[in-house]
Amino acid sequence: MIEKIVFMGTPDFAVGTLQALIGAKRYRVQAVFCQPDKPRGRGKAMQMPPVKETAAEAGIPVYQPQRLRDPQWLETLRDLQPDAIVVAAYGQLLPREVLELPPYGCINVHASLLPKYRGAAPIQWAVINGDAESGVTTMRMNEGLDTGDMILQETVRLAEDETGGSLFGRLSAAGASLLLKTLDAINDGTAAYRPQPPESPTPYAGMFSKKDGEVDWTKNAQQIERLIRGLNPWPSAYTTYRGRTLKLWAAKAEEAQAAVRQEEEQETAQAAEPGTAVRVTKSSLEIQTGGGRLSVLELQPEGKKRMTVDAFLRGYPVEPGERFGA
RNA sequence: CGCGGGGUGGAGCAGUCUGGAAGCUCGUCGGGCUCAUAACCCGAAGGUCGUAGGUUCAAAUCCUACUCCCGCAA
Repeated sequence: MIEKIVFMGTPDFAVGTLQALIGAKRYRVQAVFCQPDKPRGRGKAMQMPPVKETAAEAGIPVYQPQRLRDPQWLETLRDLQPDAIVVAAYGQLLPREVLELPPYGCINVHASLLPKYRGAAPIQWAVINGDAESGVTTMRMNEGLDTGDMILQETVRLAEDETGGSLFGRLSAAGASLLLKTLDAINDGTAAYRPQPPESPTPYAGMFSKKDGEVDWTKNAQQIERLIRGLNPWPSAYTTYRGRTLKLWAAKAEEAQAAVRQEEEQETAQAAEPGTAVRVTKSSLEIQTGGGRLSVLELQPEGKKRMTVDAFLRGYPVEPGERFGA
């Protein structure tokens, strides 16, 4: 019977799950493990991971090992004698000794429909690839990276205008409830463990960095729109304008459907290099891509707040023919 | 003390270096034109120029301190 639980997680995504566990009276969170505090933000101030804040508020002891592999932490875990360890975006690999320590194993919540998108950034990739659906999966961890036997899965449909942030919120909530269901299922003996196929259909979903957000205008408009949505709000897609960084927060791939529109396309398409502003009105800005046009809706010049296109155009009058990302 | 940009009517910007009447593109309100309009024409309201202090005959502009917002880096 699972009752005593040690929780391991670090960022926002894990908070919902931790709160769900704390709220469920049938389980007792003995301790929380998360990554050490790191200097963040503009100054350089040390900032505690979201999970630590949540745990602290609930009065749960927090441990922040630099390296979980160090023997002292194994001792700590042994002393706690957890029935199970719940892991959600912890950020460190669990050594075999830890995986084998709790009688019910280590249960992980992952933000994708495994075996798709193993790795650190499954949410963004689902949006960037334009998937129709994504979801969360719980599994019993093994030594591989997100390769454990799957227990439960919940599917979530992606909206037309889904962003990384919106999907994050939905999957975070879904993950929290799915985890409780999973633990309950294990306790009443109804949990089934389905092995994953050895190969994932998608490449490893590695962590994103700022540079991954730079828009390649030779891609087609739809791909760029997805990139912008997937990387919103982090790390955010960007290009450059007049030598400065310009973040792109929202944009829409324009379908060249109307006849009028097609004529316009023909006039400018040949001359317009990808990244060129091709159509500018008082409240719209369309940029030529490698395939179709991208209508920018919301953006943010370096050092400024994010703003809608019409606001941007008032202060930054873009001339047709100007290049972005040059 | 990590690097850097910025705070100017409701919005986005210029003006700051080289002190000397508060400006641009919009929005709002009133009027006009029009079959009509987010179009066009005429007019109006609306600003302690982030805060405090200093220099000066005179400060949005120069000096000092503070504060808030943002980009990079981590």
